[in-house]
Amino acid sequence: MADGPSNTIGGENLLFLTDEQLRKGIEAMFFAYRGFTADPDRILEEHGYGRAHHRALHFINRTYGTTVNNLLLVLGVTKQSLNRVLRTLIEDGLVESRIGKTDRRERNLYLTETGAALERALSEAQRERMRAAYRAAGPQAVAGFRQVLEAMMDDEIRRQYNALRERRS
Amino acid sequence: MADGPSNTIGGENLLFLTDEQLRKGIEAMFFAYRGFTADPDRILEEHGYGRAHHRALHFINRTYGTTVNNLLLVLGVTKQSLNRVLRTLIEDGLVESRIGKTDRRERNLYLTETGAALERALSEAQRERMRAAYRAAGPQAVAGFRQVLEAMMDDEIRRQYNALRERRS
DNA sequence: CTTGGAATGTCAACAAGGCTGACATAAAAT
DNA sequence: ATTTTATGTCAGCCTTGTTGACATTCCAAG
Repeated sequence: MADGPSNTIGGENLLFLTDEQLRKGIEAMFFAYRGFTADPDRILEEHGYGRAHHRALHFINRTYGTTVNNLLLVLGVTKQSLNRVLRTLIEDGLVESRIGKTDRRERNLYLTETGAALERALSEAQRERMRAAYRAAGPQAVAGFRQVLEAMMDDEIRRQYNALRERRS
Repeated sequence: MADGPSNTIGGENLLFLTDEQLRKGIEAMFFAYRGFTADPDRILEEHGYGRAHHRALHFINRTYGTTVNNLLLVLGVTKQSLNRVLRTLIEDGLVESRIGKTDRRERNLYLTETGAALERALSEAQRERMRAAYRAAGPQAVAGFRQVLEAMMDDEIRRQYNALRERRS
């Protein structure tokens, strides 16, 4: 299985769908993701945090006052796992957790000044690499990049991703 | 910091380099990578393996007869960490380790029939998603996708990636 | 109003898979 | 003969995933 060429259908050139091309894409994704996380990882290590902390900081900053449950949906982990990360961030004074106003079971999450500063440092490092890559590849390549990534997400995730797009930071 | 527009330099439109665009790219990368690993993860779980096993199987299949040291360089983990994974794969009869012919200190690694079968199932699942994404986005988008990913890798990694490109599987 | 269920969040314990350090063995290189 | 290289192994640590048990809060049905 997984071989037949079938490179031309209806006259369109489908060489970009060969197994070989797909394999290159898979490996590019693997190696690029390593680069994508490398710079923040270095900063996180200095503070004794890991990627999980970065993700939490990012989305708390992103959707101001989000609840734990909201965060769980976006991050796709169990609440117990998130809770551990959240607890250390709160203890260290990077995140503030306030009891919900309308529903007192909920906790609304906010970055403190310190938390916001770390978030800025992390995302600036990541943006810097992204910016360099974007600049090197050019606007048309970037458009294609985003198209393929979006098509690669799970349907449910894509909905969340699109829902997130319009908000303010 | 991290704000100034500077969207036009020398008349070229640089709107695609705004912080907002970069943030979207970062989140797209995050969510897409989840989708990228989701299908193999399901298969791996049935067999009691993890992503680490998948990565090992992939590159052993990829570079037939590779050595342990080679694999370490590509995977970017410590030998102790790789060894744990490799040991279980060998014990379970998915990977064969033969003493090197020219240098008897080396171990050349090969997939057994069973190992090759699992590798095919994993990579076929992953290729299937990639194929769908590629098809949805079209050849031009795919070219851009690859360009940006490649620009995002660390220099050293990009060298390895390019070195890997030409070989047979 | 009370009570039972659902939603939300916390604590405890365990597993996978990273890491370092120390050490053993065999083979190659000097 | 000595040193270096390639590999394997043991022990122990950390992060970050998991499940199970439990407390609190809300809400709706009786």
